[in-house]
Amino acid sequence: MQDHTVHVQCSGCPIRHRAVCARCETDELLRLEQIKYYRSFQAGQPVIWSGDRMEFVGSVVTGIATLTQTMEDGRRQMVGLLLPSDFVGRPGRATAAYDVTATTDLVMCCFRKKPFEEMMATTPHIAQRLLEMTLDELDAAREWMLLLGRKTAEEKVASFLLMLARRSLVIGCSHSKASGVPSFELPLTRADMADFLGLTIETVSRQITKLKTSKAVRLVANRLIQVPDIRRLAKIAGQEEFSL
Amino acid sequence: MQDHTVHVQCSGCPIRHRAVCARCETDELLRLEQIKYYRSFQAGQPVIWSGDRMEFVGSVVTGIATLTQTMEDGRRQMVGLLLPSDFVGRPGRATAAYDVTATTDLVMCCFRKKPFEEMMATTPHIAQRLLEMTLDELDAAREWMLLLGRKTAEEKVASFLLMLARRSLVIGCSHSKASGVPSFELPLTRADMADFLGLTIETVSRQITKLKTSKAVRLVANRLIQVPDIRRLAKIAGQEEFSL
DNA sequence: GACGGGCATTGACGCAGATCAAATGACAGG
DNA sequence: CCTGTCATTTGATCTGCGTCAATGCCCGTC
Repeated sequence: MQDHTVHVQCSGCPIRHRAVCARCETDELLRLEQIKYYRSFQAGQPVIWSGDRMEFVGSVVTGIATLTQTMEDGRRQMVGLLLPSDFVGRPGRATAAYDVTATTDLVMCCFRKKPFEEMMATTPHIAQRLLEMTLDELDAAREWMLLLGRKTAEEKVASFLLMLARRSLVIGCSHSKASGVPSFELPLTRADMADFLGLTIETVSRQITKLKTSKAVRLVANRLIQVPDIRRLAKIAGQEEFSL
Repeated sequence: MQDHTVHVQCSGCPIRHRAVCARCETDELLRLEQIKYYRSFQAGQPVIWSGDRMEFVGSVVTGIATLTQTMEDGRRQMVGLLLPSDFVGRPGRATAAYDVTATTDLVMCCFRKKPFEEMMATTPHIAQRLLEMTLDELDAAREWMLLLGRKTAEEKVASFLLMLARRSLVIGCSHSKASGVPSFELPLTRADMADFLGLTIETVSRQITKLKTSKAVRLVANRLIQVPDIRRLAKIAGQEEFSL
Protein backbone atom coordinates (compact mmCIF):
# COMPACT_ATOMS: atom_id res chain seq x y z
CA MET A 1 0.00 0.00 0.00
CA GLN A 2 2.62 2.55 0.97
CA ASP A 3 4.02 3.88 -2.32
CA HIS A 4 7.17 5.62 -1.29
CA THR A 5 8.50 7.69 -4.12
CA VAL A 6 12.11 8.02 -5.25
CA HIS A 7 13.79 9.82 -8.11
CA VAL A 8 16.53 8.36 -10.23
CA GLN A 9 18.22 9.37 -13.46
CA CYS A 10 17.02 7.45 -16.52
CA SER A 11 20.58 7.05 -17.77
CA GLY A 12 21.39 4.66 -14.95
CA CYS A 13 18.09 2.76 -15.13
CA PRO A 14 18.38 -1.04 -15.26
CA ILE A 15 15.70 -1.29 -17.96
CA ARG A 16 16.84 1.72 -19.98
CA HIS A 17 17.56 -0.32 -23.10
CA ARG A 18 14.65 -2.75 -23.08
CA ALA A 19 11.68 -0.74 -21.88
CA VAL A 20 9.32 1.49 -23.82
CA CYS A 21 11.97 4.23 -23.67
CA ALA A 22 14.65 2.06 -25.28
CA ARG A 23 14.83 3.97 -28.54
CA CYS A 24 14.63 7.45 -27.05
CA GLU A 25 17.37 9.98 -27.68
CA THR A 26 18.89 11.97 -24.80
CA ASP A 27 16.52 14.91 -25.24
CA GLU A 28 13.47 12.67 -25.44
CA LEU A 29 14.62 10.92 -22.29
CA LEU A 30 14.81 14.26 -20.52
CA ARG A 31 11.20 14.97 -21.36
CA LEU A 32 10.16 11.54 -20.09
CA GLU A 33 12.17 12.09 -16.95
CA GLN A 34 10.04 15.12 -16.16
CA ILE A 35 6.75 13.27 -16.23
CA LYS A 36 7.83 10.02 -14.61
CA TYR A 37 7.55 8.91 -11.00
CA TYR A 38 8.25 5.67 -9.17
CA ARG A 39 5.82 3.54 -7.22
CA SER A 40 6.60 0.55 -5.04
CA PHE A 41 4.31 -2.32 -4.16
CA GLN A 42 4.78 -5.09 -1.64
CA ALA A 43 4.53 -8.72 -2.67
CA GLY A 44 0.88 -9.70 -2.86
CA GLN A 45 -0.45 -6.16 -3.21
CA PRO A 46 -2.80 -5.21 -6.05
CA VAL A 47 -1.54 -2.66 -8.56
CA ILE A 48 -4.93 -2.12 -10.22
CA TRP A 49 -8.23 -3.93 -10.43
CA SER A 50 -9.98 -4.67 -13.69
CA GLY A 51 -12.53 -1.95 -14.40
CA ASP A 52 -10.74 0.67 -12.33
CA ARG A 53 -9.98 4.02 -13.85
CA MET A 54 -6.35 3.91 -15.07
CA GLU A 55 -4.63 7.18 -14.30
CA PHE A 56 -1.19 5.95 -15.28
CA VAL A 57 0.77 3.63 -17.53
CA GLY A 58 4.29 2.47 -16.84
CA SER A 59 7.10 -0.07 -16.87
CA VAL A 60 8.10 -2.74 -14.40
CA VAL A 61 11.57 -1.77 -13.16
CA THR A 62 12.23 -4.58 -10.69
CA GLY A 63 10.08 -7.45 -9.44
CA ILE A 64 7.27 -9.40 -11.04
CA ALA A 65 3.60 -8.66 -11.56
CA THR A 66 0.77 -10.73 -12.99
CA LEU A 67 -2.15 -9.91 -15.23
CA THR A 68 -5.23 -12.03 -14.54
CA GLN A 69 -8.81 -12.33 -15.72
CA THR A 70 -11.55 -13.51 -13.39
CA MET A 71 -14.97 -14.97 -14.23
CA GLU A 72 -18.09 -14.15 -12.20
CA ASP A 73 -17.90 -17.49 -10.41
CA GLY A 74 -14.27 -16.99 -9.41
CA ARG A 75 -12.43 -19.03 -12.02
CA ARG A 76 -9.17 -17.25 -12.79
CA GLN A 77 -6.76 -17.31 -15.71
CA MET A 78 -3.47 -15.50 -15.79
CA VAL A 79 -3.06 -13.75 -19.15
CA GLY A 80 0.26 -11.98 -18.63
CA LEU A 81 3.43 -12.30 -16.59
CA LEU A 82 5.11 -8.92 -16.29
CA LEU A 83 8.87 -8.97 -15.87
CA PRO A 84 11.28 -6.04 -15.62
CA SER A 85 10.97 -3.75 -18.68
CA ASP A 86 7.45 -4.95 -19.50
CA PHE A 87 4.83 -2.28 -20.07
CA VAL A 88 1.59 -1.95 -18.12
CA GLY A 89 -1.51 -0.21 -19.40
CA ARG A 90 -2.97 0.69 -22.72
CA PRO A 91 -2.66 4.20 -24.08
CA GLY A 92 -6.04 5.44 -25.24
CA ARG A 93 -8.05 3.33 -22.83
CA ALA A 94 -9.76 4.74 -19.76
CA THR A 95 -10.16 1.68 -17.54
CA ALA A 96 -8.04 -1.36 -16.77
CA ALA A 97 -9.05 -4.55 -18.57
CA TYR A 98 -7.31 -6.95 -16.17
CA ASP A 99 -6.28 -7.28 -12.54
CA VAL A 100 -2.62 -6.44 -12.06
CA THR A 101 -0.97 -7.82 -8.91
CA ALA A 102 2.57 -7.62 -7.55
CA THR A 103 3.71 -11.20 -6.85
CA THR A 104 7.10 -10.10 -5.56
CA ASP A 105 8.10 -6.71 -4.22
CA LEU A 106 7.71 -4.45 -7.21
CA VAL A 107 8.98 -1.11 -8.43
CA MET A 108 7.27 0.58 -11.34
CA CYS A 109 8.24 3.60 -13.39
CA CYS A 110 4.94 5.39 -14.01
CA PHE A 111 3.72 8.13 -16.29
CA ARG A 112 0.42 9.90 -15.91
CA LYS A 113 -1.64 8.74 -18.84
CA LYS A 114 -2.46 12.09 -20.41
CA PRO A 115 1.09 13.49 -20.65
CA PHE A 116 2.36 10.12 -21.82
CA GLU A 117 -0.22 9.98 -24.61
CA GLU A 118 0.74 13.48 -25.67
CA MET A 119 4.38 12.51 -25.76
CA MET A 120 3.58 9.38 -27.72
CA ALA A 121 1.85 11.44 -30.38
CA THR A 122 4.91 13.63 -30.85
CA THR A 123 7.68 11.08 -30.28
CA PRO A 124 7.69 8.30 -32.90
CA HIS A 125 10.47 6.48 -31.04
CA ILE A 126 8.12 5.69 -28.19
CA ALA A 127 5.25 4.49 -30.37
CA GLN A 128 7.66 2.44 -32.48
CA ARG A 129 9.11 0.71 -29.44
CA LEU A 130 5.66 0.12 -27.98
CA LEU A 131 4.55 -1.51 -31.23
CA GLU A 132 7.57 -3.79 -31.18
CA MET A 133 6.91 -4.78 -27.57
CA THR A 134 3.22 -5.36 -28.22
CA LEU A 135 3.99 -7.62 -31.17
CA ASP A 136 6.35 -9.61 -28.97
CA GLU A 137 3.65 -9.95 -26.34
CA LEU A 138 1.19 -11.10 -28.97
CA ASP A 139 3.61 -13.82 -30.03
CA ALA A 140 4.04 -14.87 -26.42
CA ALA A 141 0.27 -14.94 -25.95
CA ARG A 142 -0.09 -17.18 -28.98
CA GLU A 143 2.48 -19.67 -27.75
CA TRP A 144 0.65 -19.61 -24.42
CA MET A 145 -2.60 -20.39 -26.27
CA LEU A 146 -1.04 -23.53 -27.73
CA LEU A 147 -0.01 -24.53 -24.22
CA LEU A 148 -3.48 -23.91 -22.75
CA GLY A 149 -5.40 -25.57 -25.57
CA ARG A 150 -3.31 -28.58 -26.46
CA LYS A 151 -0.64 -29.49 -23.94
CA THR A 152 -0.95 -32.09 -21.16
CA ALA A 153 -0.47 -31.14 -17.52
CA GLU A 154 3.08 -32.49 -17.54
CA GLU A 155 3.93 -30.57 -20.71
CA LYS A 156 2.42 -27.41 -19.28
CA VAL A 157 4.48 -27.50 -16.10
CA ALA A 158 7.64 -28.47 -18.00
CA SER A 159 7.06 -25.63 -20.48
CA PHE A 160 6.74 -23.14 -17.66
CA LEU A 161 9.91 -24.30 -15.92
CA LEU A 162 11.69 -24.35 -19.29
CA MET A 163 10.73 -20.73 -19.87
CA LEU A 164 12.19 -19.73 -16.51
CA ALA A 165 15.34 -21.81 -17.02
CA ARG A 166 15.92 -20.27 -20.43
CA ARG A 167 15.41 -16.81 -19.00
CA SER A 168 17.82 -17.41 -16.14
CA LEU A 169 20.48 -18.33 -18.72
CA VAL A 170 19.86 -15.27 -20.89
CA ILE A 171 19.79 -12.84 -17.99
CA GLY A 172 22.88 -14.49 -16.58
CA CYS A 173 21.35 -15.09 -13.21
CA SER A 174 23.86 -15.55 -10.38
CA HIS A 175 22.61 -19.01 -9.46
CA SER A 176 23.02 -20.27 -13.00
CA LYS A 177 26.50 -18.85 -13.40
CA ALA A 178 27.84 -20.20 -10.13
CA SER A 179 26.88 -23.82 -10.73
CA GLY A 180 27.07 -23.95 -14.52
CA VAL A 181 23.61 -25.53 -14.35
CA PRO A 182 20.60 -23.34 -15.12
CA SER A 183 18.80 -22.69 -11.87
CA PHE A 184 16.36 -20.10 -10.69
CA GLU A 185 14.00 -18.95 -7.98
CA LEU A 186 10.33 -19.79 -8.58
CA PRO A 187 8.66 -16.39 -8.62
CA LEU A 188 5.12 -17.77 -8.31
CA THR A 189 3.17 -19.77 -5.75
CA ARG A 190 1.52 -23.03 -6.79
CA ALA A 191 -1.77 -21.16 -6.96
CA ASP A 192 -0.29 -18.62 -9.38
CA MET A 193 1.30 -21.37 -11.46
CA ALA A 194 -2.08 -23.09 -11.64
CA ASP A 195 -3.70 -19.87 -12.86
CA PHE A 196 -0.91 -19.46 -15.38
CA LEU A 197 -1.26 -22.98 -16.78
CA GLY A 198 -5.01 -23.51 -16.60
CA LEU A 199 -4.65 -26.29 -14.00
CA THR A 200 -5.42 -26.82 -10.32
CA ILE A 201 -2.92 -26.43 -7.49
CA GLU A 202 -2.96 -30.16 -6.86
CA THR A 203 -2.16 -31.07 -10.45
CA VAL A 204 0.72 -28.59 -10.56
CA SER A 205 2.12 -30.07 -7.38
CA ARG A 206 1.80 -33.63 -8.66
CA GLN A 207 3.51 -32.80 -11.94
CA ILE A 208 6.41 -31.08 -10.18
CA THR A 209 6.83 -34.14 -8.00
CA LYS A 210 6.82 -36.28 -11.14
CA LEU A 211 9.51 -34.14 -12.80
CA LYS A 212 11.53 -34.30 -9.58
CA THR A 213 11.20 -38.10 -9.36
CA SER A 214 12.22 -38.53 -13.00
CA LYS A 215 15.23 -36.28 -12.29
CA ALA A 216 14.25 -33.78 -14.98
CA VAL A 217 14.52 -31.03 -12.35
CA ARG A 218 15.99 -30.75 -8.85
CA LEU A 219 14.47 -28.80 -5.95
CA VAL A 220 17.51 -27.37 -4.21
CA ALA A 221 15.55 -25.32 -1.71
CA ASN A 222 11.87 -24.63 -1.24
CA ARG A 223 11.63 -22.31 -4.21
CA LEU A 224 15.02 -22.86 -5.87
CA ILE A 225 15.01 -25.08 -8.92
CA GLN A 226 17.87 -26.61 -10.92
CA VAL A 227 17.59 -27.96 -14.45
CA PRO A 228 20.47 -30.42 -15.01
CA ASP A 229 19.48 -31.23 -18.61
CA ILE A 230 17.58 -28.44 -20.27
CA ARG A 231 17.24 -30.40 -23.51
CA ARG A 232 15.47 -33.21 -21.71
CA LEU A 233 13.12 -30.73 -20.07
CA ALA A 234 12.38 -29.25 -23.50
CA LYS A 235 11.53 -32.72 -24.78
CA ILE A 236 9.11 -33.29 -21.91
CA ALA A 237 7.62 -29.85 -22.63
CA GLY A 238 6.74 -31.04 -26.13
CA GLN A 239 9.45 -29.09 -27.97
CA GLU A 240 11.56 -31.70 -29.76
CA GLU A 241 13.75 -29.36 -31.73
CA PHE A 242 15.23 -26.93 -29.30
CA SER A 243 17.86 -24.22 -29.37
CA LEU A 244 19.44 -22.29 -26.50
CA MET B 1 -3.02 -21.61 -56.10
CA GLN B 2 -3.87 -19.35 -59.02
CA ASP B 3 -3.46 -15.82 -57.69
CA HIS B 4 -5.19 -13.71 -60.27
CA THR B 5 -4.37 -10.07 -59.78
CA VAL B 6 -6.76 -7.13 -59.98
CA HIS B 7 -6.38 -3.42 -59.37
CA VAL B 8 -8.90 -1.35 -57.51
CA GLN B 9 -8.93 2.18 -56.11
CA CYS B 10 -8.37 2.39 -52.36
CA SER B 11 -11.11 4.99 -52.01
CA GLY B 12 -13.77 2.42 -52.81
CA CYS B 13 -12.22 -0.37 -50.75
CA PRO B 14 -14.60 -2.13 -48.33
CA ILE B 15 -12.00 -2.11 -45.54
CA ARG B 16 -10.72 1.40 -46.17
CA HIS B 17 -11.72 2.67 -42.73
CA ARG B 18 -10.84 -0.31 -40.56
CA ALA B 19 -7.62 -1.70 -42.00
CA VAL B 20 -4.03 -0.66 -41.39
CA CYS B 21 -4.58 2.24 -43.82
CA ALA B 22 -7.58 3.62 -41.90
CA ARG B 23 -5.85 6.77 -40.68
CA CYS B 24 -4.06 7.59 -43.93
CA GLU B 25 -4.62 10.90 -45.69
CA THR B 26 -5.35 11.03 -49.39
CA ASP B 27 -1.72 11.54 -50.36
CA GLU B 28 -0.53 8.71 -48.11
CA LEU B 29 -3.18 6.48 -49.62
CA LEU B 30 -1.83 7.26 -53.07
CA ARG B 31 1.62 6.08 -52.05
CA LEU B 32 0.18 2.88 -50.62
CA GLU B 33 -1.82 2.37 -53.78
CA GLN B 34 1.41 2.29 -55.75
CA ILE B 35 2.96 -0.56 -53.79
CA LYS B 36 -0.13 -2.67 -53.23
CA TYR B 37 -1.37 -5.67 -55.17
CA TYR B 38 -4.20 -8.14 -54.69
CA ARG B 39 -3.96 -11.88 -54.25
CA SER B 40 -6.80 -14.39 -54.20
CA PHE B 41 -6.83 -17.76 -52.55
CA GLN B 42 -9.39 -20.53 -52.84
CA ALA B 43 -11.04 -21.96 -49.75
CA GLY B 44 -8.68 -24.46 -48.14
CA GLN B 45 -5.53 -23.11 -49.77
CA PRO B 46 -2.48 -22.19 -47.67
CA VAL B 47 -1.42 -18.55 -47.68
CA ILE B 48 1.93 -19.18 -46.00
CA TRP B 49 3.53 -21.92 -43.93
CA SER B 50 5.22 -21.30 -40.62
CA GLY B 51 8.95 -20.86 -41.18
CA ASP B 52 8.56 -19.71 -44.78
CA ARG B 53 10.25 -16.56 -45.92
CA MET B 54 7.64 -13.77 -45.77
CA GLU B 55 8.00 -11.52 -48.76
CA PHE B 56 4.81 -9.61 -48.08
CA VAL B 57 2.45 -8.32 -45.43
CA GLY B 58 -1.16 -7.35 -46.04
CA SER B 59 -4.80 -7.08 -45.09
CA VAL B 60 -7.70 -9.45 -45.52
CA VAL B 61 -10.16 -7.72 -47.88
CA THR B 62 -12.85 -10.38 -48.13
CA GLY B 63 -13.10 -13.90 -46.77
CA ILE B 64 -11.63 -15.55 -43.70
CA ALA B 65 -8.21 -16.94 -42.92
CA THR B 66 -6.86 -18.78 -39.88
CA LEU B 67 -3.57 -18.64 -38.05
CA THR B 68 -2.54 -21.98 -36.53
CA GLN B 69 0.36 -23.45 -34.63
CA THR B 70 1.27 -27.11 -34.99
CA MET B 71 3.30 -29.33 -32.66
CA GLU B 72 5.72 -31.98 -33.96
CA ASP B 73 3.22 -34.75 -33.25
CA GLY B 74 0.45 -33.00 -35.15
CA ARG B 75 -1.56 -31.39 -32.38
CA ARG B 76 -2.90 -28.11 -33.67
CA GLN B 77 -4.13 -24.93 -32.01
CA MET B 78 -5.64 -22.02 -33.85
CA VAL B 79 -4.18 -18.76 -32.52
CA GLY B 80 -5.85 -16.25 -34.79
CA LEU B 81 -9.00 -15.86 -36.85
CA LEU B 82 -8.45 -13.27 -39.57
CA LEU B 83 -11.54 -11.41 -40.72
CA PRO B 84 -11.82 -8.62 -43.30
CA SER B 85 -9.54 -5.69 -42.36
CA ASP B 86 -7.26 -7.83 -40.18
CA PHE B 87 -3.55 -7.54 -40.80
CA VAL B 88 -1.26 -10.44 -41.71
CA GLY B 89 2.46 -10.51 -41.11
CA ARG B 90 4.90 -8.80 -38.83
CA PRO B 91 6.99 -5.89 -40.09
CA GLY B 92 10.62 -6.45 -39.22
CA ARG B 93 10.41 -10.23 -39.22
CA ALA B 94 11.87 -12.37 -41.99
CA THR B 95 9.90 -15.62 -41.65
CA ALA B 96 6.31 -16.50 -40.83
CA ALA B 97 5.68 -17.66 -37.26
CA TYR B 98 2.39 -19.44 -37.98
CA ASP B 99 0.55 -21.28 -40.72
CA VAL B 100 -1.94 -19.03 -42.46
CA THR B 101 -4.76 -20.76 -44.33
CA ALA B 102 -7.74 -19.49 -46.31
CA THR B 103 -10.85 -21.16 -44.88
CA THR B 104 -13.17 -19.44 -47.32
CA ASP B 105 -12.33 -17.89 -50.66
CA LEU B 106 -10.04 -15.06 -49.74
CA VAL B 107 -8.83 -11.78 -51.21
CA MET B 108 -5.85 -10.06 -49.68
CA CYS B 109 -4.40 -6.62 -50.25
CA CYS B 110 -0.64 -7.18 -50.13
CA PHE B 111 2.42 -4.99 -49.83
CA ARG B 112 5.95 -6.19 -50.45
CA LYS B 113 7.58 -6.16 -47.05
CA LYS B 114 10.50 -3.85 -47.79
CA PRO B 115 8.57 -0.94 -49.31
CA PHE B 116 5.92 -1.27 -46.63
CA GLU B 117 8.48 -1.07 -43.85
CA GLU B 118 9.99 1.99 -45.47
CA MET B 119 6.60 3.61 -45.66
CA MET B 120 5.89 2.72 -42.06
CA ALA B 121 9.04 4.49 -40.94
CA THR B 122 7.99 7.70 -42.68
CA THR B 123 4.23 7.55 -42.15
CA PRO B 124 3.24 7.70 -38.47
CA HIS B 125 -0.42 7.17 -39.37
CA ILE B 126 0.32 3.62 -40.46
CA ALA B 127 2.40 2.72 -37.41
CA GLN B 128 -0.19 4.29 -35.13
CA ARG B 129 -3.02 2.32 -36.65
CA LEU B 130 -0.98 -0.89 -36.57
CA LEU B 131 -0.27 -0.37 -32.87
CA GLU B 132 -3.96 0.11 -32.20
CA MET B 133 -4.86 -3.03 -34.14
CA THR B 134 -2.14 -5.05 -32.42
CA LEU B 135 -3.36 -3.97 -28.98
CA ASP B 136 -6.87 -5.05 -29.95
CA GLU B 137 -5.57 -8.42 -31.07
CA LEU B 138 -3.68 -8.82 -27.81
CA ASP B 139 -6.89 -8.20 -25.89
CA ALA B 140 -8.68 -10.76 -28.04
CA ALA B 141 -5.87 -13.26 -27.48
CA ARG B 142 -6.17 -12.78 -23.72
CA GLU B 143 -9.90 -13.38 -23.71
CA TRP B 144 -9.21 -16.46 -25.80
CA MET B 145 -6.68 -17.61 -23.17
CA LEU B 146 -9.39 -17.46 -20.50
CA LEU B 147 -11.59 -19.57 -22.75
CA LEU B 148 -8.86 -22.16 -23.42
CA GLY B 149 -7.67 -22.39 -19.84
CA ARG B 150 -10.82 -22.23 -17.80
CA LYS B 151 -14.04 -22.75 -19.74
CA THR B 152 -15.95 -26.01 -20.13
CA ALA B 153 -16.62 -27.51 -23.55
CA GLU B 154 -20.17 -26.16 -23.54
CA GLU B 155 -18.99 -22.67 -22.55
CA LYS B 156 -16.31 -22.77 -25.23
CA VAL B 157 -18.71 -23.60 -28.05
CA ALA B 158 -21.29 -21.12 -26.77
CA SER B 159 -18.63 -18.40 -26.53
CA PHE B 160 -17.59 -19.03 -30.11
CA LEU B 161 -21.15 -18.89 -31.44
CA LEU B 162 -21.80 -15.80 -29.32
CA MET B 163 -18.82 -14.06 -30.89
CA LEU B 164 -20.16 -14.79 -34.37
CA ALA B 165 -23.70 -13.77 -33.45
CA ARG B 166 -22.49 -10.50 -31.99
CA ARG B 167 -20.42 -9.84 -35.07
CA SER B 168 -23.33 -10.54 -37.42
CA LEU B 169 -25.34 -7.92 -35.56
CA VAL B 170 -22.58 -5.29 -35.69
CA ILE B 171 -21.80 -5.86 -39.33
CA GLY B 172 -25.51 -5.85 -40.08
CA CYS B 173 -25.44 -9.16 -41.90
CA SER B 174 -28.31 -9.69 -44.32
CA HIS B 175 -29.55 -12.82 -42.57
CA SER B 176 -29.77 -11.05 -39.23
CA LYS B 177 -31.59 -8.06 -40.66
CA ALA B 178 -34.18 -10.02 -42.58
CA SER B 179 -35.37 -12.11 -39.66
CA GLY B 180 -34.69 -9.71 -36.79
CA VAL B 181 -32.95 -12.63 -35.10
CA PRO B 182 -29.16 -12.74 -35.18
CA SER B 183 -28.11 -15.45 -37.59
CA PHE B 184 -24.97 -16.20 -39.50
CA GLU B 185 -23.10 -18.63 -41.67
CA LEU B 186 -20.58 -20.82 -39.83
CA PRO B 187 -17.29 -19.94 -41.51
CA LEU B 188 -15.41 -22.92 -40.05
CA THR B 189 -15.64 -26.70 -40.26
CA ARG B 190 -16.00 -28.73 -37.08
CA ALA B 191 -12.31 -29.53 -37.32
CA ASP B 192 -11.42 -25.83 -37.45
CA MET B 193 -13.76 -25.08 -34.57
CA ALA B 194 -12.08 -27.84 -32.56
CA ASP B 195 -8.66 -26.29 -33.27
CA PHE B 196 -10.03 -22.90 -32.31
CA LEU B 197 -11.45 -24.11 -28.99
CA GLY B 198 -8.88 -26.66 -27.92
CA LEU B 199 -11.36 -29.54 -28.21
CA THR B 200 -11.93 -32.57 -30.44
CA ILE B 201 -14.31 -32.66 -33.39
CA GLU B 202 -16.58 -35.06 -31.55
CA THR B 203 -16.91 -32.85 -28.49
CA VAL B 204 -17.69 -29.80 -30.63
CA SER B 205 -20.39 -31.74 -32.44
CA ARG B 206 -21.92 -33.02 -29.21
CA GLN B 207 -22.00 -29.57 -27.66
CA ILE B 208 -23.67 -28.07 -30.71
CA THR B 209 -26.28 -30.80 -30.57
CA LYS B 210 -26.78 -30.01 -26.90
CA LEU B 211 -27.26 -26.28 -27.60
CA LYS B 212 -29.67 -27.18 -30.39
CA THR B 213 -31.66 -29.52 -28.13
CA SER B 214 -31.87 -26.91 -25.38
CA LYS B 215 -33.08 -24.42 -28.03
CA ALA B 216 -30.25 -21.99 -27.33
CA VAL B 217 -29.47 -22.01 -31.06
CA ARG B 218 -31.26 -23.21 -34.19
CA LEU B 219 -29.63 -24.85 -37.22
CA VAL B 220 -31.56 -23.42 -40.13
CA ALA B 221 -29.45 -25.01 -42.81
CA ASN B 222 -26.29 -27.06 -42.73
CA ARG B 223 -24.07 -24.12 -41.87
CA LEU B 224 -26.65 -21.42 -41.11
CA ILE B 225 -27.22 -20.72 -37.42
CA GLN B 226 -29.88 -18.64 -35.67
CA VAL B 227 -29.63 -17.32 -32.12
CA PRO B 228 -33.16 -16.63 -30.87
CA ASP B 229 -32.03 -15.40 -27.42
CA ILE B 230 -28.54 -13.97 -27.44
CA ARG B 231 -28.69 -13.19 -23.73
CA ARG B 232 -29.30 -16.82 -22.91
CA LEU B 233 -26.42 -17.88 -25.12
CA ALA B 234 -24.19 -15.38 -23.28
CA LYS B 235 -25.23 -16.91 -19.98
CA ILE B 236 -24.33 -20.39 -21.20
CA ALA B 237 -21.03 -18.98 -22.44
CA GLY B 238 -20.20 -17.94 -18.89
CA GLN B 239 -20.78 -14.21 -19.35
CA GLU B 240 -23.52 -13.29 -16.90
CA GLU B 241 -23.43 -9.54 -17.42
CA PHE B 242 -23.76 -8.92 -21.08
CA SER B 243 -24.24 -5.88 -23.30
CA LEU B 244 -25.03 -5.61 -27.02
C1' DG C 1 9.12 -26.13 22.40
C1' DA C 2 4.30 -25.68 21.47
C1' DC C 3 0.96 -23.48 18.65
C1' DG C 4 -1.16 -21.50 14.53
C1' DG C 5 -1.52 -20.05 9.77
C1' DG C 6 0.01 -20.30 5.11
C1' DC C 7 1.59 -23.06 1.53
C1' DA C 8 2.44 -27.61 -0.44
C1' DT C 9 2.01 -32.60 -0.92
C1' DT C 10 -0.42 -36.89 -1.19
C1' DG C 11 -4.40 -40.06 -1.57
C1' DA C 12 -9.09 -41.70 -3.01
C1' DC C 13 -12.58 -41.11 -6.13
C1' DG C 14 -15.56 -39.20 -9.92
C1' DC C 15 -16.48 -37.02 -14.18
C1' DA C 16 -15.76 -34.18 -18.44
C1' DG C 17 -13.90 -34.80 -22.41
C1' DA C 18 -10.70 -37.86 -25.28
C1' DT C 19 -10.47 -41.97 -27.99
C1' DC C 20 -12.09 -45.57 -30.88
C1' DA C 21 -15.59 -47.15 -33.90
C1' DA C 22 -19.60 -47.04 -36.64
C1' DA C 23 -23.58 -44.91 -38.77
C1' DT C 24 -25.62 -41.04 -41.19
C1' DG C 25 -25.88 -37.16 -44.20
C1' DA C 26 -24.47 -34.04 -48.02
C1' DC C 27 -22.83 -33.68 -52.63
C1' DA C 28 -20.38 -34.12 -56.88
C1' DG C 29 -19.49 -37.01 -60.79
C1' DG C 30 -20.50 -40.79 -63.75
C1' DC D 1 -30.00 -43.12 -59.58
C1' DC D 2 -25.91 -45.17 -57.93
C1' DT D 3 -21.33 -44.46 -55.84
C1' DG D 4 -17.36 -42.58 -53.63
C1' DT D 5 -15.67 -38.97 -50.70
C1' DC D 6 -15.74 -36.15 -47.01
C1' DA D 7 -18.02 -33.81 -43.09
C1' DT D 8 -20.78 -34.67 -39.24
C1' DT D 9 -23.25 -37.13 -35.76
C1' DT D 10 -23.85 -40.67 -32.40
C1' DG D 11 -22.49 -44.44 -29.29
C1' DA D 12 -19.39 -47.06 -26.07
C1' DT D 13 -15.49 -46.94 -23.39
C1' DC D 14 -11.32 -45.09 -21.24
C1' DT D 15 -8.43 -41.79 -18.77
C1' DG D 16 -6.30 -37.39 -17.29
C1' DC D 17 -7.28 -34.13 -14.46
C1' DG D 18 -10.50 -32.05 -11.09
C1' DT D 19 -12.60 -32.46 -6.53
C1' DC D 20 -12.63 -33.42 -1.77
C1' DA D 21 -10.14 -34.46 2.26
C1' DA D 22 -6.25 -35.36 5.09
C1' DT D 23 -1.51 -34.70 6.18
C1' DG D 24 3.02 -32.52 6.11
C1' DC D 25 6.22 -28.66 6.14
C1' DC D 26 8.03 -24.12 7.00
C1' DC D 27 8.21 -19.99 10.00
C1' DG D 28 7.03 -16.53 12.95
C1' DT D 29 5.00 -15.76 17.62
C1' DC D 30 3.96 -16.56 22.21
